[in-house]
Amino acid sequence: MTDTSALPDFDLMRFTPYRLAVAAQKTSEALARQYRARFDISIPEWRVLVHVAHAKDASVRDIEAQVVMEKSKVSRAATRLESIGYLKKSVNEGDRRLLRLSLTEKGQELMAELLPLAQSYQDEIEKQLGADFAKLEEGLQTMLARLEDPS
Amino acid sequence: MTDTSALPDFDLMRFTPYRLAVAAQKTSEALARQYRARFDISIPEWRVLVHVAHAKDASVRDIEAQVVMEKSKVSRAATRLESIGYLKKSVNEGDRRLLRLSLTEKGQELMAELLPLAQSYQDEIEKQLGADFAKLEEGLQTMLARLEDPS
DNA sequence: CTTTATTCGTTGCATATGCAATGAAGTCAA
DNA sequence: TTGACTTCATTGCATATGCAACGAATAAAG
Repeated sequence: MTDTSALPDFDLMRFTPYRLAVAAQKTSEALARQYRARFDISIPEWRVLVHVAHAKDASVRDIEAQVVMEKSKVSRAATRLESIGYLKKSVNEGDRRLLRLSLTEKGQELMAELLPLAQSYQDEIEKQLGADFAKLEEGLQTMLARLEDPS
Repeated sequence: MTDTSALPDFDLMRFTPYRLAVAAQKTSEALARQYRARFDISIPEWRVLVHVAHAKDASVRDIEAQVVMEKSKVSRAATRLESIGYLKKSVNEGDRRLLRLSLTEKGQELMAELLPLAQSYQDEIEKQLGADFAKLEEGLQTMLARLEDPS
């Protein structure tokens, strides 16, 4: 009797990285559809904008590290945002290799619409999850900490 | 005094979809590095393999739905996996539009290595998170359910 | 000071991706 | 049976992406 060497019964649907990916993808895209339609902004561009709005004068390097994005991706997003008039690039006079990304006035106005949109989406998530939100957050918190510093 | 219209203080680092994305990306890539180096398999290809290993005779459509992947992505992954000799494509005789994807013997052997790798990575995650794993799972569970069926 | 290494941001290039269009197969109803 | 729709998988094409290479600026050695 030929042993078909039965494979382990591994179900993708119970694989944590996969579950995280699905949750991330669906939630991100749900919000992205909103601002993409209204403002023609991609997800990477949105992330750069949000970071710059939060931390004044960010460099590409800062964003790469903080926002977990390839620097070339950051660079291209910043370039496009500048060409549309939302961002201004200037040189850091202290270290002239670094860029200082900042919101233009038009960028400020954009973020005045975008940020409340994001905040209400976040509120919606918390409301939908109810008590489970805190649990999700606890789990995510320790997971992210481990990923940051694998002790 | 010109009102700079201070923007809402929104921190990307506390935005749930973003946190999920980072967790998903880092955990997925950590495992992917392992099997990419050893077997030259991409993440989409890995997902297709895992699904086919779990559910015999999957069609592209099945995978698209179950694995949350664009059908063109599934199609290309399947095509490459077939060309490498891990997968076999045959026609579903009941409905000849459908494909029947199945593992070749070589594919079985591959999965006999890949699945334990994935399982031990999952075990590692659960071990690392300890008690927080159950919390993460509870949160993820209700979130995924909501995303599936937004009541 | 030069010379040698690093760091930062951009870009070239090959690959990956999403979306729309296509062709083949199947369903349904007249 | 024929003809209008629908479903499935593949593919063409435009865009997005990752990675390596580059030029400019700085830091570190000698």
